[in-house]
Amino acid sequence: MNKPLSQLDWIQAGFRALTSGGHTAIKAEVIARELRVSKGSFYWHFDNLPTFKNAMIAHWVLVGTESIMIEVMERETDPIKQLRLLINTVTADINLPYGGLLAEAAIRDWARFDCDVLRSVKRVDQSRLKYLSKLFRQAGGSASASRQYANFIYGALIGLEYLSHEKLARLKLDLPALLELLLDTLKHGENM
Amino acid sequence: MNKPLSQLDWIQAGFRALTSGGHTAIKAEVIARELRVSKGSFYWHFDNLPTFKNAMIAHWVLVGTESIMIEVMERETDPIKQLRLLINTVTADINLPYGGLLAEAAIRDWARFDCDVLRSVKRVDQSRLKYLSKLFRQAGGSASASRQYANFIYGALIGLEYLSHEKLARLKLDLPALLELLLDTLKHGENM
DNA sequence: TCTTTTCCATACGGTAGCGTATGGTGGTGC
DNA sequence: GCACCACCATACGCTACCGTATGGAAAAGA
Repeated sequence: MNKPLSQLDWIQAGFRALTSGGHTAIKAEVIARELRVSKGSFYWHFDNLPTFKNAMIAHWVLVGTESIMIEVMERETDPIKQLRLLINTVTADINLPYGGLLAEAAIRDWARFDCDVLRSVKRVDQSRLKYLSKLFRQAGGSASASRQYANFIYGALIGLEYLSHEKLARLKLDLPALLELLLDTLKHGENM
Repeated sequence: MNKPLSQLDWIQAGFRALTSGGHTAIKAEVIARELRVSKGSFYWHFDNLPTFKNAMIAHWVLVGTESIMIEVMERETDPIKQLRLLINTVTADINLPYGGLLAEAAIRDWARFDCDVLRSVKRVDQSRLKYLSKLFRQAGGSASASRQYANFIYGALIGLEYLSHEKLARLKLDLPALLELLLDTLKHGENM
């Protein structure tokens, strides 16, 4: 007999289904087949599908939000270096299971049709934008410019992911370039 | 008896379903209910669902791509003014049925799970990026910078839409600001 | 008026997935 | 060795949707 499955095993399988088929692909019987078990197992670990989806989102909020920011803050102190490290880390980890942008895009789309998910995504976005904005502020930007630059960077990050499809190479090039452009503008005292 | 439905009626109803429920909400019986007819009507106008979806995409490519670019080119000749008009038009028409970004986001997500849709979206993206790039080039940018700035603007446009959710006001503010920033950078001779 | 065509309703069989009920099996405490 | 519990299989009824087959009404042609 194989090892018994845990809730986390199901959640990870749920993310595989999400990234490969969208949020409508999160189905008990389908995931059960992928895990080589019957759906009896699913309904033992979770009450129903909504409960399972909530668990997925809660897990993503925990893992996908804090981890990168904390790592960056621990490794660098200078705000500009933090910005560069952040961009590099994000563009490098682009196709990770649920740290990467594959799941990000799927979740973001999921949020358009599920209010609970939308709430969580908003919290995550606000948290990330606040952090980005803080870094620009520490790098010498005004309050409004910092907020705006954070929007540019974060917006371009999300947008380019949707555009790039499979040519992710361009994203790795463009996003750091945008960051340098914004930092230059900051240094030259425009838009303050 | 009411007026008989046309294929276009069905396609428009299809876009309403798409924007409100995602591409998996494009279902014959559901759309038929929304149109107060039976699905017998659907299967008279279209062979099956894939055929119907192809018709939707073909219609979007035709309407959602060419129309804005042509209008902008007709109303302005100066490249910088074209850029400004383009950004303003796009940010203004944001929640139109299938000129706006509501359907754009849904289609872009749809493309992640349907190769045919992906092909069409890529064509549209390339067409738009090429046009944007040409405008930056005419405004004095180098080939590489122009391509990159087009990516910034277009990426931020798509990305901010996904971020802004219902607060679209900020998008209207931020995107023109990014354009001016890029134009300034162009004028100062950086990144050339 | 009679036929043809257009457009839609109704009824059917088939599949996929949800949630439940119930039974089975391997390990664990005692 | 036995009861118990964690974990999973199986079987069932239910709903939503697909695609087809067939019939019917309404308008248009001739």
